[in-house]
Amino acid sequence: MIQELNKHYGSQFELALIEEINQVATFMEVDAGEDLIKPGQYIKSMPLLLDGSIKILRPDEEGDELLLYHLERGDTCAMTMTCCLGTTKSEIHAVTETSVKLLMIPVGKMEEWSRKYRTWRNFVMNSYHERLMEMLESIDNIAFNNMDERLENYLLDKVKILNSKHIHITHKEIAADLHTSRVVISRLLKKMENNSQIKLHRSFIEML
Amino acid sequence: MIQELNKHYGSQFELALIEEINQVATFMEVDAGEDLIKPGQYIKSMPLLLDGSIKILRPDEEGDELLLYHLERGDTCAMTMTCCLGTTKSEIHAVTETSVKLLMIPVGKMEEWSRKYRTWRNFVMNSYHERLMEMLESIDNIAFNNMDERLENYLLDKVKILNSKHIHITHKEIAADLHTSRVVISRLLKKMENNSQIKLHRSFIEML
DNA sequence: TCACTCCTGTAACAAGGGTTACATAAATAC
DNA sequence: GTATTTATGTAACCCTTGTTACAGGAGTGA
Repeated sequence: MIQELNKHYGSQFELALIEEINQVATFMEVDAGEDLIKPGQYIKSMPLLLDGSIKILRPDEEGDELLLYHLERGDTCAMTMTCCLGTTKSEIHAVTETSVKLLMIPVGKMEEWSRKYRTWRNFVMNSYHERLMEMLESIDNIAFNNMDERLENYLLDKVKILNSKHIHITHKEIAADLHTSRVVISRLLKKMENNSQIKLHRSFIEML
Repeated sequence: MIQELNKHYGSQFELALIEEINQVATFMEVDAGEDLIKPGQYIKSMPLLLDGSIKILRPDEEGDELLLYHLERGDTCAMTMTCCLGTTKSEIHAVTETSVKLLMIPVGKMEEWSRKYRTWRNFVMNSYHERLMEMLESIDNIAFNNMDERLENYLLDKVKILNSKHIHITHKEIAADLHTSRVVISRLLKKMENNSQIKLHRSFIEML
């Protein structure tokens, strides 16, 4: 675990902090497609993402959802941080997009490390900032783009996360993430195929 | 100034911090409708809002904007905080909604106070958390609500901020904040009037 | 093999919201 | 006063998106 820690955080955390993390953190490995945090759940520890990708979804009143952004290696969940501190319920839904490796930090350490380590304070601040920026991007996408542009961005994002031009996903799943209907997605994907941007197969999409 | 400080922050900041703020902060009073931060601008000091209301807007590529949320007394601008630290350009546009009183804190003090004062750390964390929550609310509104609901929420928000049922605003200004067209707003407002929710006048709206 | 479920394609239609155009009335400038 | 600008009301139209319905193909299980 200490190697993983050094690999992803060694450059930004001082040695003493790395050692403290190593002592108190719990290592976890989770398969793709698992729930990490459900909306309404109370949160008891804070995750540091070592490897893989997590998608953060916002539920509406009817139980449908909207994809907000992805967490990648080296990220942490800003929502979780204050939910931890304030013992409020989670406002979001976190699902593993790939298999992930993560460290769980006990809540109590957060304040202590904020006092002791400048690098930890910077890390927390940067995390908040990055999350705010991703929320802004998300708002841009929803408010300023049509569904065809949103779909295109979505697919490009998938390529980056999965590091492959073959995306194994159904139209229905895409529709759920973009908070629209399956028919709309099928229609737009067909248009992209006619436009030679992609090739459609059963349950997977090939980016060209 | 020290009275204002104590009034709004006395309960959450320790005395020594209040005194430090009093020593280094610059007091400012700004009229309604003024630009505080323009998109792309570099930010050199961090605002603490003592009184009044500030609206935070997100620009699109064409120069149109979308209202994200309001800052009220006791708030600070989370965007600004990290823009200060990271010396990045502002991603947002801040405009005074009413006349405001604010304190400008030199950037350099932020890190120092984060080290020294637990209450300051909590304040900064809470600010980030509140801003994330307001962004979420904003996303809910844009993604899950139709324009008529968004308009209704907008008007209710105005009532709260202005503390009056008489809203002095034109349809064009509302359209700009909601990133839609004047005709759409006029149409929906007329529907609300027929529905006895509001009464329309030239350049102002009466909530019933 | 047969039944069933899941995934995709497509048509037809409805609704929301954006656009253009024009008319009228109130405010302002001269 | 008149001319001009600004705010509003409204009609007609179109495009995007959402909805319903149905068909056929692919996979799965008995």
